[in-house]
Amino acid sequence: MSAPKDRLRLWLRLLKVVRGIEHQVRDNLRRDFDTTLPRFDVLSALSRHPDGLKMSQLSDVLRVSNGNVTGIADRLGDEGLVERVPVPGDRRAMILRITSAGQSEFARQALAHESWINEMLQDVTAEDARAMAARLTAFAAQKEEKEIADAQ
Amino acid sequence: MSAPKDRLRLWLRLLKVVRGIEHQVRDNLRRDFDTTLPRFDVLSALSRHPDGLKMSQLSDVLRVSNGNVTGIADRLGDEGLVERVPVPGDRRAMILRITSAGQSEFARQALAHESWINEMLQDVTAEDARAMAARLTAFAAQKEEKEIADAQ
DNA sequence: CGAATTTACTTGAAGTATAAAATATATTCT
DNA sequence: AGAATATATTTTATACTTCAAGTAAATTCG
Repeated sequence: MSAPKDRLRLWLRLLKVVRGIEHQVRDNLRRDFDTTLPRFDVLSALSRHPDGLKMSQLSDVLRVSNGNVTGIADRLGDEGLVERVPVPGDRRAMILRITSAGQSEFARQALAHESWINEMLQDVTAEDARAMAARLTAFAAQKEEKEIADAQ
Repeated sequence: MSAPKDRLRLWLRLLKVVRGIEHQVRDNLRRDFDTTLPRFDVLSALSRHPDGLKMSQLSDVLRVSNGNVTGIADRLGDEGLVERVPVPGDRRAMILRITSAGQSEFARQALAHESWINEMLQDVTAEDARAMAARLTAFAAQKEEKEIADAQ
């Protein structure tokens, strides 16, 4: 069997497994917290940056479009989970910051999320998990090196 | 480090890598074929079933909702890449079938797709690819066993 | 046979996604 | 300072996604 076919097969497997888990996470988020994965992702990113992120930084981090972030921030804002803060010295920009209500809501969600993942991956031993994560990290690092090289 | 944290870390890595590749595939499909991943997925499924699939079978295979398939089939149909065929003996059902135009269009797309994946995964050796794919297959198989057990 | 239920698909509403255009503000350069 | 350019965000148009409701047809069962 040729290497290209082996790589394609790996990719299709990866996609299938990841989509399956993702699907389950979406269902659980809806069922237990009446929320969605994109909203969870935004709260997750903001909780790691308590001073907030500019809209454009957030769309960079999440790798989604600017317009997309606008809509999600609007709805999370309506629910008081995030707030827009003007940037002193730049009236174009807005910083999106998680509120304390958002933090406590996200804390609950993150705890449940970790346990869902732990259950779904319970047949992966801690050692295997570390090994695979390391391999993926190496892969991602190689990719970034290439991107930097391409940009020059 | 605890096993749950290791598993969470693995999941976040997996998600990041898969999303990155998926993103690239979407961009390439748009740039080179003016199409989208869901449309590609539909053509792919139909090309593996030349006699066609009922709408409900297709949404099962792709694991998306019924309503979703309706819209994609409509648009692919407008472009002559697929066609709806009535099912003799069941006037509720419709079979969606790839047309010959659809087949030749998909052949071009699939060829490009395979080479994109091969390039993106070029640092994964054929042996590694086979090993990881086998591990993922085992994991998916375990999951299915559980689902069957749960259903009983 | 006929009513109730199930099945197959479409439609509609709300959210999410992109790219591209529009708006507003900053920065750069002469 | 003023014009051109760049940056930050929102808006718009289109597509994809789900769930829930609706329509039509088939099946089950009294």
